[in-house]
Amino acid sequence: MTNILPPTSRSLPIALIRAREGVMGPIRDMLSQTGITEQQWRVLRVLAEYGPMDTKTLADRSSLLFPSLTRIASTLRTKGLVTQTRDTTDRRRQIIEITRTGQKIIDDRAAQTAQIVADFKTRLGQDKYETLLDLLALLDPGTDK
Amino acid sequence: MTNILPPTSRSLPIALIRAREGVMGPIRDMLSQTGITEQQWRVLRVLAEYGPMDTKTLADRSSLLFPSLTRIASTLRTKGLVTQTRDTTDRRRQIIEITRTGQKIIDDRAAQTAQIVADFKTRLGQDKYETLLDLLALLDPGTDK
DNA sequence: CATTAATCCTTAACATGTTAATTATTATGA
DNA sequence: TCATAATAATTAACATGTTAAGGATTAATG
Repeated sequence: MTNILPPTSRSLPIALIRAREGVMGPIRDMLSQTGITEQQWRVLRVLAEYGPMDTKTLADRSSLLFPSLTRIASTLRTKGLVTQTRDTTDRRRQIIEITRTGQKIIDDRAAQTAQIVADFKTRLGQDKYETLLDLLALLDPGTDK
Repeated sequence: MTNILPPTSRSLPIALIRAREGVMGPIRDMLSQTGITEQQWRVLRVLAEYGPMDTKTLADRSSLLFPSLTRIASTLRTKGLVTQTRDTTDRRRQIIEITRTGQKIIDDRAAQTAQIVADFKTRLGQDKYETLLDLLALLDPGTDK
């Protein structure tokens, strides 16, 4: 068997998955106390950072696919963490906005989240941490646009 | 609003997701011709590289959770791409083995896969490519063991 | 040897990933 | 204006991610 494929241990897709596992571990531990999922957290983070926006933009910024976001928005609405209103000028658009309750979840965990990030910076070293983010950005398909 | 959280554009988890999207794009295009999913591909890759093994080991090496692997193995069995037999000495263990049909799928796409990998190496440069893999390995939770 | 603990795997339940089809609304061009 | 195309969002269907519970088998301990 001619083996022209790299060993799975040096496979970029697999390395990305495993790294993600490592990073998400502590974050998932933190989120388990909040009752929301990682993706719901990401949506709230984006809304807290940029303010209200339409679903399409929210999906892009949250790195979620449209159908996923539809379901997640529905869940977050039920939990009272976001509101959803139809755009008045273009009635196709739905505008999502974070509620005070949703904002509180972000605020309450911000310090804890910052600590997790700080730990990773310490673990890799500031230089390598920045290098890693730069290299990952090179693979981001959104960067080409 | 005191914003102690990093902007989502410099968030490590999000950067990992987006990089993964970028890497998986061409691979998914390739896989769409085979009728198997990315995870099924990964399982076949591992089996082709290491030979038959029990489900637990396979899950580890494929970076899949146990319940996911159970379902995927079932699917692959139905497709005739793997076989599953009970270990004779320890009857709790299930041994998974790739079939000739499964091996053919890997072999037929190996050149195409290698080309995709080569393109990414070119895009980043060999040095940065290796650096990236090294940095990602630092985040791999399996490395600590 | 019998009970308990540990291990391997499966199943269940719910959330998300992914692709394709569908609906509602707006934009375009004859 | 009307038919058509394009856009925004939803829904559907199936696969996987994730956590928890359950079943079968083996190991450990008294």
